[in-house]
Amino acid sequence: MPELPEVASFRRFFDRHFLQRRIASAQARNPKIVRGVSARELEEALPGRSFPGSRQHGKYFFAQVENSPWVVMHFGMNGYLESFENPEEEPLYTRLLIEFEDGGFFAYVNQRMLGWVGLAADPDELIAEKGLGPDALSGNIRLEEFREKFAGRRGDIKPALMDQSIIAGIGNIYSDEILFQARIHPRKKVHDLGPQQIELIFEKSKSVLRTAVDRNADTSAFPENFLLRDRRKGALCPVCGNKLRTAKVSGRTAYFCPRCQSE
DNA sequence: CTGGTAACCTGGCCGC
DNA sequence: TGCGGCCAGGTTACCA
Repeated sequence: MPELPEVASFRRFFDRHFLQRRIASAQARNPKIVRGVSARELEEALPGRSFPGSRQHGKYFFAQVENSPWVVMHFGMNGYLESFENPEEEPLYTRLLIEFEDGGFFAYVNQRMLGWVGLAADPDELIAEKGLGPDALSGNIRLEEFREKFAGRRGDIKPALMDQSIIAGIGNIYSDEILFQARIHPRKKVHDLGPQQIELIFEKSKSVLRTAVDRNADTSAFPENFLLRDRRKGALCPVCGNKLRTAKVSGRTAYFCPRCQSE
């Protein structure tokens, strides 16, 4: 689930529920979820402090901590955040549990353990270390830069869109929507794209993600002409009614409309 | 350098 | 009902 729009909704959720509440304790329910620092280090960095703010960069989320490094979270394939009031409500697969002095709880939940949490003195430093490109919605990306990053690429357009070092935040799902809205086949070679097509992809990247963020990543609230409203085997194209098809593109399953996105 | 692949984990689902 | 095999929205080490 967690690509840029989902992480944006997690951030919204985090800000609404957890800002300014004093932390009583933190516990890594599964220490393996903690990366870069020891579980103990993370647990000891939080008690007595609160979260004054938060940040997002692509698929990464940062929770600011008073007088302490930020808590970094990556959600992997299926992580999410939860808020609850009673211990018995703790979600299955809670990996990081935080209790506040008011008695409420924060949970970072991640069934498959593909995500991780850690500490970062400076989010920008971590972003640089990971080699992430500009956040897809930050407004910092320029068309020229986008073009340059694509120039000289040999492969298909879909994995290029998902390359976090070019633009951060687009994954398998939203790359399908962007290419569908741009009417471009996922296997189209980057070097076969004309300047207008590159520009179209650039614009659609922003508009698709903006729309998804505005609707809180709730696919049922997406516009009628969005593929993501019904992205599954056997579904029909929301524009022309053709049956959607799938293709393996660099190891991932791409959904597309063979008529709207001819090869 | 580039791009493709397998591995990391833990389930859910489908078909036999 | 049971079980094997495949698939899942991410990242990354490794190989060609």
